[in-house]
Amino acid sequence: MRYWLVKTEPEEFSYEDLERDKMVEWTGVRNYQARNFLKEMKRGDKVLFYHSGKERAVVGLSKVEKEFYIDPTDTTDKWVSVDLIPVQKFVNHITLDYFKSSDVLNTSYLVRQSRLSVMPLDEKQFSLILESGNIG
DNA sequence: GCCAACGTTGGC
DNA sequence: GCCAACGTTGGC
Repeated sequence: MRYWLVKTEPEEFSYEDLERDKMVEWTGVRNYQARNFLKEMKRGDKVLFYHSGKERAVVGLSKVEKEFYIDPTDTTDKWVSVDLIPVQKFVNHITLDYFKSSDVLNTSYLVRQSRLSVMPLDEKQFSLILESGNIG
């Protein structure tokens, strides 16, 4: 089991939208590093939902329902998508500031590589986030 | 609204 | 293959 974090602008697609829709095809990733991480995702892996922009916080937990396949919005057959389903909404949102203030979390891609939109987390980071989010 | 940190494109 | 110009993301 591996742990991941995906970014989304809530005005475009939020965790609430995922709960409403029950499933999302994670399309539109056009960055090689992010794509390679999408390809490593296995069914059942946990995926944190991060709202970028004004919120800048982890707000929910999802999991991989379907492993990677060719992104249907891509005409070059080069990019991939996965399907995600909702698991649980966070009671406490875990902010970017909290990531920065934590010795465990400030080494994460979220802090160190701010433009990456799909990234792995290690188990220690993941469990701290769940614990702090009060859904552990 | 600005800009740093990228990534991409295209001329040479 | 290099690099200038441009575009995008996302934090501040």
